[in-house]
Amino acid sequence: MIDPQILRDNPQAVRKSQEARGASVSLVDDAVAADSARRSAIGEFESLRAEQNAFGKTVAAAPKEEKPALVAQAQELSARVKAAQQVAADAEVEFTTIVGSIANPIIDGVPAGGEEDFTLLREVGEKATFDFEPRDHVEIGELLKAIDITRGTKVSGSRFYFLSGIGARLEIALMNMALDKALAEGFIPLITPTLVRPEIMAGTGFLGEHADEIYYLPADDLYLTGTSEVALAGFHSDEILDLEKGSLRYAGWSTCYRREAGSAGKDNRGILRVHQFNKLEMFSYVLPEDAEAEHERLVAYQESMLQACGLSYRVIDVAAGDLGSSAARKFDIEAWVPTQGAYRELTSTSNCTTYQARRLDIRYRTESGKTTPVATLNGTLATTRWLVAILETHQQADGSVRVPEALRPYLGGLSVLEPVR
RNA sequence: GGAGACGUCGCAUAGUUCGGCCUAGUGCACCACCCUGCUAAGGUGGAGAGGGGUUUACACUCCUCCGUGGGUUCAAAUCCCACCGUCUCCGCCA
Repeated sequence: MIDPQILRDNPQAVRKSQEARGASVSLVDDAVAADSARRSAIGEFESLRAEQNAFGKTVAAAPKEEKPALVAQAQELSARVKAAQQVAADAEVEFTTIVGSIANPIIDGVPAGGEEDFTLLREVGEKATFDFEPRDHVEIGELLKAIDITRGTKVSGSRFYFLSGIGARLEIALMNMALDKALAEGFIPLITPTLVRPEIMAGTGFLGEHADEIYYLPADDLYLTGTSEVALAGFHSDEILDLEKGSLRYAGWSTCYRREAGSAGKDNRGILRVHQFNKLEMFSYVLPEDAEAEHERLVAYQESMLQACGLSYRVIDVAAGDLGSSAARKFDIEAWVPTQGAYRELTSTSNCTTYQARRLDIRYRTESGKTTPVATLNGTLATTRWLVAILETHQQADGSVRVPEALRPYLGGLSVLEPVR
């Protein structure tokens, strides 16, 4: 939900943002109209209601013999109040619907356009080269008996897998390394629910454009989350936070579930795109004026993790049309995947400014004591998908895989993953 | 899954019998000032959330909110219905 105030003060800024996203510009004018319609309807209703309240006291205080006549008048008044209330309620719904469908105004500097129009911010690390024919992660996973896709498919269908042996250990090691990183930076660890109520799912903005990506359990009216961001954002919903002692930062670990409905045929091989994976997610609640600095901080943490894993990557400023409706800016980090000869997304971090918080009703107190929405940001610190880049980047001719130094302590000191015969 | 009890403005509670002086009282905690005088007590005042109007702002004013959503009524914290949640007991249990 955008700030209704900027609709009144600066609708042009919202129009520009909608245009950069390739979204509807006329929606902004509809919203402005709906806002003024709503406000005049509210005024109408409230003055009638005030009249009714005052009249009610007269009725209550009147002597018995005068009551019937007064009640008759009150009935007439009541009918008018009811009608005005209905008009106001309808106007409110209309306003909320229109305003709710306007995306978060992008931050200056975000490139306009779609998926291909991102801005490349930097490329870091050397792309791995091999003096042998490199194997892809599926093949390596089989040699190491680390990834069992055949059995995953047998048990649960396509896009499912087992991590086994060293594969399972590697994922836990990665998650632990990420958790230690988060702890060192002052994040509070949380293990979050992965089933959430509809209002939380809607509040985080996932029921909009991502609706068909989400698993839903009709018998219980619950949604399976595709990221712990949902629970982390819902964690403080309907609360007034104390940010005087600093930002609130959480590191949420959870399994994530995605239907991948729109991606049939895409990334079919391996574990690059799956229905279920694990993720450690950072989530920050900060003062609105600190949001952009926090965003830079989250990217820095992500980069330090990728560097610790010895990966080559690039950081991109995602184009407006490729942002979710809640994000005002998003940085993706894509790691180089040798056998694909391409960069693939390993992390994503979004600055949702006050958009998400306004919808979830998460506020703080300003110096004057007024409440106003906080800013929220989220970003990946590690996911199962990283195994793809790690295995492929550090593979050796004999099928073994060198373990990045930073990861070794989490694997009992193991420095090389050897094929299992 | 079954039965019962309950849900009030930070916390604790009054109010629900029998709808209308509830514009929701009180205590604790909180803030300002006063008095006292020394890690305290007392006094006075202030202080919830959301939204309109009017304001540069302060202030003022109106409406809404008693778990949520409906309903009955001229009028609902109070009556009715549904839902959500908490607690107690029973049942079941990876």
